[in-house]
Amino acid sequence: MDTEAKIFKVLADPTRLRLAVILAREGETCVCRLAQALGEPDFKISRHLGILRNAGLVQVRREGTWMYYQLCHAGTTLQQCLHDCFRGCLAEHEVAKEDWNRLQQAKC
Amino acid sequence: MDTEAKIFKVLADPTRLRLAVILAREGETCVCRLAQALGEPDFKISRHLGILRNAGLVQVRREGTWMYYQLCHAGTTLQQCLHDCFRGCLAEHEVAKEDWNRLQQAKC
DNA sequence: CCTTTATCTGCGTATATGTGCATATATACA
DNA sequence: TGTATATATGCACATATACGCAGATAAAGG
Repeated sequence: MDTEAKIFKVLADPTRLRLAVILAREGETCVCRLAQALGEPDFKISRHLGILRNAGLVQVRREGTWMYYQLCHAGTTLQQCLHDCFRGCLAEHEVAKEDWNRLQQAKC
Repeated sequence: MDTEAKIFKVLADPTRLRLAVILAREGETCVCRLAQALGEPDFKISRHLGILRNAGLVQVRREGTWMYYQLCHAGTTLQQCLHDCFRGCLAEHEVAKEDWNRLQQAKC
């Protein structure tokens, strides 16, 4: 059960949870837009994305200077459950809505 | 989103995850049977149950010397999602199955 | 080659977490 | 009152985590 606990641990941080919710709704997004959506410094977002990536929850694609992150395809039932959670109940959260609004207005 | 992150944090530990899965399947269970199911010392189980309780995920009822723990009713959509997770994909886990088998043979 | 923009990483610090051991509390029963 | 059983907790230790800042990459364009 260590593997599963580690997945929960990765999500046990508000910043990473907010990133996960955005990525679940928006799909591929670059770091600077994510930073604007959350209203947090780039380096903080980058570090948390690295943690999500290291855990296999997120994957990245380079395009010039930009790095585009997206959720990995849900391989396990647990991951499917969590993805539903991101798109479902967590997206309803007030903070998630604000993040979403800021994301729409964010420009690179 | 801090509240939600805290819930994930509470579940970000293999011992607590195993306890949650058992309680989701078995309902009210006393500490000594949980300890036997997980093959871990009583004081460790008790401490983790305290953390689950403190987070509002679990409630307790005293009956003589015994303390019977059970999952709290899922008040939020997130909690419902997690409960399904415990009973569904997590219960399929090899470790969870072994815990379950040991629980059946556990006597107080 | 130099500068700009986007992203990542090393470092020091403050704080939190899990664990085992010993001990404390609480209830039941002789 | 004394003992046994079931749970809980204080403590010390080792380890992990998030944060901000400064500096390092990396790619694009002049």
